[in-house]
Amino acid sequence: MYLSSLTELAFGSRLKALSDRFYAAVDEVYRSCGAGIESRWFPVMRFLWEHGPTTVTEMAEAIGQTHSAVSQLANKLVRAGLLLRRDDPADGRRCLLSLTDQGAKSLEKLGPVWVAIRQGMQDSLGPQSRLLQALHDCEQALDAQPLVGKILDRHAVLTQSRVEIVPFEPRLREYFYELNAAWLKKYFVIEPLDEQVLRDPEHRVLEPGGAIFFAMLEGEVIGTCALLYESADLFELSKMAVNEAFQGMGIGRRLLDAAIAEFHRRGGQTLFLESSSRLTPALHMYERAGFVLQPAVRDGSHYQRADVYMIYTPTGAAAPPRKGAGRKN
Amino acid sequence: MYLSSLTELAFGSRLKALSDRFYAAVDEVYRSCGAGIESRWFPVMRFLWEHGPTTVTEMAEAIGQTHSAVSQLANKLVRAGLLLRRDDPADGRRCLLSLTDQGAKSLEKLGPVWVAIRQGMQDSLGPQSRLLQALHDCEQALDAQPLVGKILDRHAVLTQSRVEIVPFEPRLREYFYELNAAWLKKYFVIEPLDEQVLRDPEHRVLEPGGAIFFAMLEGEVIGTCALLYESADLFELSKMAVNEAFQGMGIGRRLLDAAIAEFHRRGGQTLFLESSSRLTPALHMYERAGFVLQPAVRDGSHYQRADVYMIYTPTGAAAPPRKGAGRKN
DNA sequence: ATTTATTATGTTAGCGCTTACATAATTGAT
DNA sequence: ATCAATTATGTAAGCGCTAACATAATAAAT
Repeated sequence: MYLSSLTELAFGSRLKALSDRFYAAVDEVYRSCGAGIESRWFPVMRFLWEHGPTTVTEMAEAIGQTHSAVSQLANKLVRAGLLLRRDDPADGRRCLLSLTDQGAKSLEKLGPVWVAIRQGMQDSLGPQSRLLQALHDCEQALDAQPLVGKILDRHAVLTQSRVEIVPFEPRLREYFYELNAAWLKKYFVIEPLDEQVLRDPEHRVLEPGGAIFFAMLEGEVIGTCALLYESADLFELSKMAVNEAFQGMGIGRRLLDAAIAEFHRRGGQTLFLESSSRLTPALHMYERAGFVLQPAVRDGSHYQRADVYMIYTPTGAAAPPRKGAGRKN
Repeated sequence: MYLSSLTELAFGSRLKALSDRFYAAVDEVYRSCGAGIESRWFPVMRFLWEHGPTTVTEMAEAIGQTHSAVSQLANKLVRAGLLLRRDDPADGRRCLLSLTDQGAKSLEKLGPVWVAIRQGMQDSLGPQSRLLQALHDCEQALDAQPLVGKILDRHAVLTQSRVEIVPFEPRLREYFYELNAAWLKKYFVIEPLDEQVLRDPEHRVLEPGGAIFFAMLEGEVIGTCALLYESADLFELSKMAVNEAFQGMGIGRRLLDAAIAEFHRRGGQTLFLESSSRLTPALHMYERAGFVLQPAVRDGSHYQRADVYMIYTPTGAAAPPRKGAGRKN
């Protein structure tokens, strides 16, 4: 499912969806047992059952909703004959909610259904009710420290500190490997040529006349990219990688700009890249930077995964279709 | 929070509440960053950003909502200038959604915000994103096997097999202790007198002229209760316990009825009990069975926790207030 | 004792989503 | 080629909830 891939970012949506699934399931169970109540009524009715007459506000606090919600639900339940509303003799503002005999009787019949729900849900909640436990911890964490504050703090740190693009240094060599290995392993496999280039960038990239750049944030290496020398006027853009946690911040674009600048500085005429149609966000970025999609992959492509071939030229003109190109797919 | 105490039964409500908290928090973050978008727009916009133009139905499937929801949201986003709607040239029914330049630009600025959200939420999700992991497992479990079926299966088993009430047997001795220890430890503490009676029911309950009953379901011991001899016509109801998973099924009432029947059989005139005002559901059950709340606790009460004193008499008449009673609290 | 806050509740409008229906375009069967 | 099924979408009504307001009763301050 797509939402899972967004992890923390679409968390609310997933919780909502799961909540709806549970409500719907329990409603169906109630219906097919002829229980005569709905899942959303449960917290109010059960609370009354356990605690006896309760005011609207007390109830709202107990079940974590607004007094409006309780008031409206109470009206509905009164209409259904399950609830009783009467004025509190001690305080004219308050009104006491309580179960009617019919309401109490409905609940009493429900015991086995609840047990069945409990037992039936055990599987879904994981061993030792892991989801329940995690949910509880999460609620506690949010109560203890407001989420908004934490997020804004992180945001302030992230935006105040600037991302810098720096050229290759030997002490950063391992990051060139690690950052690229991460996405290669995630989407494809590390091919032998990858291994050679990534393990020995000095001999494979720099000495032939190429360049490597790193993106740094607060001293942390969060991205890299390489410009490979093919011939005096032909270069290849390759080994672009940004740490997953920092994707979407425009860091890839910064690295790309640095590589293109270096390509110009060295008097290149054509800059090409090979990529995969599965890496859509990256492809869009290349397009926006001026790369033009070619109708067919390059002859003698370096990599198994390559099914996309793009070219950038200083003039901005699209490179002419190559011999034998033009066929679809 | 009350809902936590309902564990599996109010699970949907808690998920919904948590979902709303996350939506609200992220919305506030977006507002204070001047992002110009809302949290609920995120899945649609992000999907378009990653995948390019998409039809309404594709989108609905990807983000797990109805096509109506997508259609309506799309209208809103078009009005906000973030989305573009155009007819699919290949299929007149379809319509392609895509980001406007402004929409794409809004998202690109958001990179750091998303990273901040990710990092800020780490705490709330527990070590190794435990909540996220548990959520994923739960979704999988529900996909694999429909919850309704599981619950109804359990329900069928529970209702077909009858609960039986049986008298004391030595092989059940340990359950008398375990079932009572559970609620004593949960709400109060195990007092010395509890320990003596529960550990040695033969000498402390049966030999003096009392009785003990167990509730059995499918060979499993799920509840117990004791009738204690005080004098020829005075008995005490005590040590009533039902396994938490089977509460609310009327098992307490079955045990109580058995004990009252035995009380009659032995020619008792007065049956009293001591309980705590914290055990509201139990108190209601006693009332429904004919016990009458006394205005003050018994002189020389056996237990620290006792602040409720109730009496049952065969005639059903309320026992007369005792000497010194009648004062409030 | 009078005024001012606070508290408890009901009411209205609105949001996000669903269900149910309507409509149009496309595909498939004969 | 024709007509029925399927598919893609939009729209209306409704549900559950919230926010914002209105109102009445109570508590607190002077």
